[in-house]
Amino acid sequence: MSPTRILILGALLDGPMNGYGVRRRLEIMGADQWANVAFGSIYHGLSKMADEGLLDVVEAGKGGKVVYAVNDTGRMEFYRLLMGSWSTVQPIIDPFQVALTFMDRLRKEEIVAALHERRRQLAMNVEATAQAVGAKQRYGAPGHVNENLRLMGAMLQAQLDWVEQAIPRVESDELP
Amino acid sequence: MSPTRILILGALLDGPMNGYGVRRRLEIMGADQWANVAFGSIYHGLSKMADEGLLDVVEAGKGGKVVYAVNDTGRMEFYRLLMGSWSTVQPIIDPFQVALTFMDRLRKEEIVAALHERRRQLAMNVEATAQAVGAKQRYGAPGHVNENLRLMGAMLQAQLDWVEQAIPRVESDELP
DNA sequence: TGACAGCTACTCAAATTTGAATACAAACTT
DNA sequence: AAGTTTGTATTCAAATTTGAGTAGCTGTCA
Repeated sequence: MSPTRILILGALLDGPMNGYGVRRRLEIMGADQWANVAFGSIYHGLSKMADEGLLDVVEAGKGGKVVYAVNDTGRMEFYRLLMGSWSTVQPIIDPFQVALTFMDRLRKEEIVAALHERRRQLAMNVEATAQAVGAKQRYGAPGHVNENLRLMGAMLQAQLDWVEQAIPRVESDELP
Repeated sequence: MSPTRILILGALLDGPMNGYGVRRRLEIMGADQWANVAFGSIYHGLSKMADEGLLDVVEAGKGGKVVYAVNDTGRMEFYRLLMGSWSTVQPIIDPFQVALTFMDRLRKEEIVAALHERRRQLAMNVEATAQAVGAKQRYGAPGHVNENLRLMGAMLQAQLDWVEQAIPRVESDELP
């Protein structure tokens, strides 16, 4: 359900690591940007999956340090989860939908002001995302991670388009 | 952080209700589609916010039934959360990004097959979303809830566009 | 009338998430 | 060489989420 497991398993496919290593690997992938995986959850996920037999403890070092590796069971589970995420169109969770849902609780001027501010922020984000495409490789991320950025950029652009068509509609009292 | 609180408070702005009422209200808004708020969380949120003084217990009926109402503190908190969600561009969480991130773990034919299947599903979803616009009012949802659907439709379209440009690129080994 | 389906309404234990707090090591500064 | 910042690495209690399970209520059809 949540992306935690698949992200951890996927990170470990690059070789045995400890929790901190998984964390950095996910940061390189940019997963910290779009997945809500707090680092505490990584440690929990690791020890849980080790209990369940998806991971092996390679090196239980002194002072708490533990290195994990995926075994065959874990690889199969990863593959299963991966196929699931390709074939199932799950809802896209956009925090802005909350704002939209309660649009009618604000006064017209508040909405217009908020929309202008949002347009500005979205334009910046679209820009930043375009810049980031290409800047990732240097940090050891595989090239197709750019596709993530491109897709994210397209989503942001869709938001921006929505905001721009919404401004005149609110001004003319068509909305809300 | 999570949308639970603001959704509960927003639902209660329409008048005092019990937990089940909040749940139905959110379903009418379509919030069950894009927010991950399990109904258990509604009951937890209600009693927590009552403890914190954001809600008043209007009627502690027999057999567990409890009706809550927002008070002024709760209204202020709602407004605060709402302004936050308008002005802050938070990352859009799309479960497909996980699939994309680990694209290189599948064989070319698997990717192509998955992309075709996904294109089909996305086209259906785009269609269904377009149909749903307009079908909501009858159930007592405010008109601007349609904007939610429109925005969601635009996001799905962006996904579909990505998939369509990706297919030839995978076939020609440009990806991954 | 009573039996069955479906809606209303919630509880609760288990699982997961969260991020502040902790600790030690390496690099840098003075 | 002692002190300071930065990076590595994890733990843990508290908060939240989850959804199966439970139970009453209402209509309806035989």
